[in-house]
Amino acid sequence: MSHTVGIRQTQKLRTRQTLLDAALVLLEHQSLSSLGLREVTRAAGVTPTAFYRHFEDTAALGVALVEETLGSLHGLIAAVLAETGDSEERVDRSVEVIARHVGAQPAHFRFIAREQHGGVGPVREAIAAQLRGFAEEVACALGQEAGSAGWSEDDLLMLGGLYVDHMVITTSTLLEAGPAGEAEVVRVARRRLRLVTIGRAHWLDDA
Amino acid sequence: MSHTVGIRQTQKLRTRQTLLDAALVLLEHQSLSSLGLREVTRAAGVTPTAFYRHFEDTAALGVALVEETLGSLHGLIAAVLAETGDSEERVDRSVEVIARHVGAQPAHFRFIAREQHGGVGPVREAIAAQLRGFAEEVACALGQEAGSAGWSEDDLLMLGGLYVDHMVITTSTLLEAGPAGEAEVVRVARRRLRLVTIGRAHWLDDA
DNA sequence: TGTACATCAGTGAACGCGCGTTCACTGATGTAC
DNA sequence: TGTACATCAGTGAACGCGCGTTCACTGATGTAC
Repeated sequence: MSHTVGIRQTQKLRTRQTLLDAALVLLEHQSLSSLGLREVTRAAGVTPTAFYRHFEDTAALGVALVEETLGSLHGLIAAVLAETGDSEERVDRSVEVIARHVGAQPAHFRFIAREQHGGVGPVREAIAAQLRGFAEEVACALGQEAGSAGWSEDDLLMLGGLYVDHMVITTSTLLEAGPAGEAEVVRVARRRLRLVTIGRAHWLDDA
Repeated sequence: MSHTVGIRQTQKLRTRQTLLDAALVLLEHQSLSSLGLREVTRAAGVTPTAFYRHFEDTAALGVALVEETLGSLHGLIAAVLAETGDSEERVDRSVEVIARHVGAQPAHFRFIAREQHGGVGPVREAIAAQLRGFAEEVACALGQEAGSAGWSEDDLLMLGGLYVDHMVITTSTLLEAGPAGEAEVVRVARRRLRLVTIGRAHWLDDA
């Protein structure tokens, strides 16, 4: 009667997570479209057939990885937007949070950068949908700031998209730079964002 | 004695180009790391072993495709930079040239967008090197404009990189949007670039 | 110009290998009474 | 609580298939005299 989690379901979820983790490690040096089902199960320590109990194919596993990765960043960015009001502070804090998060989960973000325009349709679409959601959320947060008075919804969405696209560029640049080049990448990213912020401040005057 | 091209070499180059063209078609719906050597030769109408007369492996073919694609765009952008002086006009003309070029050679640019962060190291590096060259060239052209008086070399390079990264984003967005969404993508890209241009105009005042 | 030899782009058969997927199975977990 | 049956996550053998690479080859092109 008691509807606790159930040993069976717990174990199943554990295996599922093992498959996701194993895949992520393998995806650091290859793209999803060349990732083999047997390769994943071998690394995870289960038989190839066990894979089908969790995912239809490797594309479905990829979609699950997208949700795992961007779902967590979503929460962090939303927190920054909620905590900060001033736009200059937001920029600095956002870049900082992203840099730390990417540094903590590099494999996840290498995967996103790699598959954003990769060869697997469903994964591309899942990433695009998540990023679109980000842009809308950022646009909404920007709209509540004093500096955005007089901005059309369309312009806010353009600006939100600009910030999000830069977030993605920054993450993949961070990964390519490695730990040694991190400081330099963050420095350039900050200056780029400041230029955007300045453009934003004069948008209505000059437009 | 006469050192004309030679029938043999002409034919060899023709076969090489056939392989490149066939690969490009196949790469519209998959990424390089999952592209098979046999798949390419089958599409090109030669035997699998003939492949080795031209490329060591599919990664080498990918590097050749990078050069083919970005070499041609390089020339076009350089021409725009040379012909135009005013920054507002440059932005519009550049976006226009890129949109037309991507529209004319969509497969080439889909390939670049896909492999920029893809699973094949040598190809990633070749793309990165080409884009770095672009950024430097753009920075150099910007430095010669009146509006760039007082800008440090470092800031110019930051700005050049910003423009180039936006070029890449725009091309891949154009491809995902398809012909129907092209006008909307170009519209948003123009506004994004205008925001950057406005930021640029006030960079020294506000910094 | 003609001849005899060298080069080498492309051929076709053969190889061993790992792949994705199927199937009937096992045995621990869950459920009904 | 105990028993009898149902569920189902993971197993292990088997399959047909296309892959990358090797090798000796052919015959048109190039070269030397």
